[in-house]
Amino acid sequence: MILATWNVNSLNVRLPHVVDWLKTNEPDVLAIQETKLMDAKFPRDAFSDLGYNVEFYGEKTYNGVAIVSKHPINSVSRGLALQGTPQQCRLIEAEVNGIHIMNVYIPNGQEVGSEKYLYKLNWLDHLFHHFNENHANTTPIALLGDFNIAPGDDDVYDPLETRGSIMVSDVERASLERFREWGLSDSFRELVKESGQYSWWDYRMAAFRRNLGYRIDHIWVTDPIKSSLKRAWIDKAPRKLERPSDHAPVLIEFV
DNA sequence: ATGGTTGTAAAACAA
Repeated sequence: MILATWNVNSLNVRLPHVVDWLKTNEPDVLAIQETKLMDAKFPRDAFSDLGYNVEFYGEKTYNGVAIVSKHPINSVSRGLALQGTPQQCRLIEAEVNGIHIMNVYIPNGQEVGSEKYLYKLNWLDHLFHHFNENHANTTPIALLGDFNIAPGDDDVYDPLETRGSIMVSDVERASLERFREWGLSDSFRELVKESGQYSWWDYRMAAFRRNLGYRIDHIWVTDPIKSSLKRAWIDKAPRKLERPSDHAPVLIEFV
C-alpha cells in the first residue's frame, strides 16, 4: 500500500501536474493540501476519470484539503473546531482500507510570536486533544500532510541561520513531539537517515536550485503501520516542472 | 532587517 501527501498550492493551477503524477505513481491514497477551492468548484471528474474516489473540504482563496483514494473512502469527517475563531478548512479524515487517514494542513504561523503563530500552536493543541479523545495508538493511523514544522536540525538547510524561526522554533517542535510520545512515528526518518532531504523550497532566492529547503511535509504513523514499512521517499520530480507547487510529494510504502 | 516569488483576485494578504 502506498500513501502520499502533497501540498499543491492551488489545485486549480496544479491539476495537470496532479493528474500526471497520479498516472505515473498510482498511490493508493493521496492527501492534498491547499486546494484553495470551494467544494462546488472541486474538479471531481478529473479524479474519477482516473479511477480514484475523492472527498474534500474547501473554502474560497485559502486552505482546503482532500483525500484521493483508489479504495472506498468511509466515515469521512471534516474540520477541527476552535472556539472563538471561524473554521478554516485544514483537516479531513476518513477510513481507507482499515487505516484512519488524517489529512492536515497545519497553520504556517507566519512569524514566531505573531497572532498567526499563536493560532498555529492553538490549532496543534486542539489536534492533539482530538487524538487523545478519539483514537488509540494501537490502531492503524496515518497523520499526514503539510505540518509546517521541521522536526529536527537535519530537516532544514541551515539549522544555525534558521534557529528559532518559524517552522523550526523549539515551541513548535515541542508541540509536535507530543504526537511522537503519544505513539506516532515519523515514517520518513524511520527509514532515511541522511540530511538534506526536504519537501518544501521557497519560490524566492532560487531556493530549490540551491536546495535551501525544509522537510515540513510528513507521514506520521502508529506502530501497526510502522512495523510493516518498506520504503519512504520524497519525489522531487514535480518540483522541477514549469509552474510547480513549492512543495514536493512525500510517499511511504508498507505491506 | 529587507527582499526575493507565487496564488488569489483585484489591493493586499498568505505562504
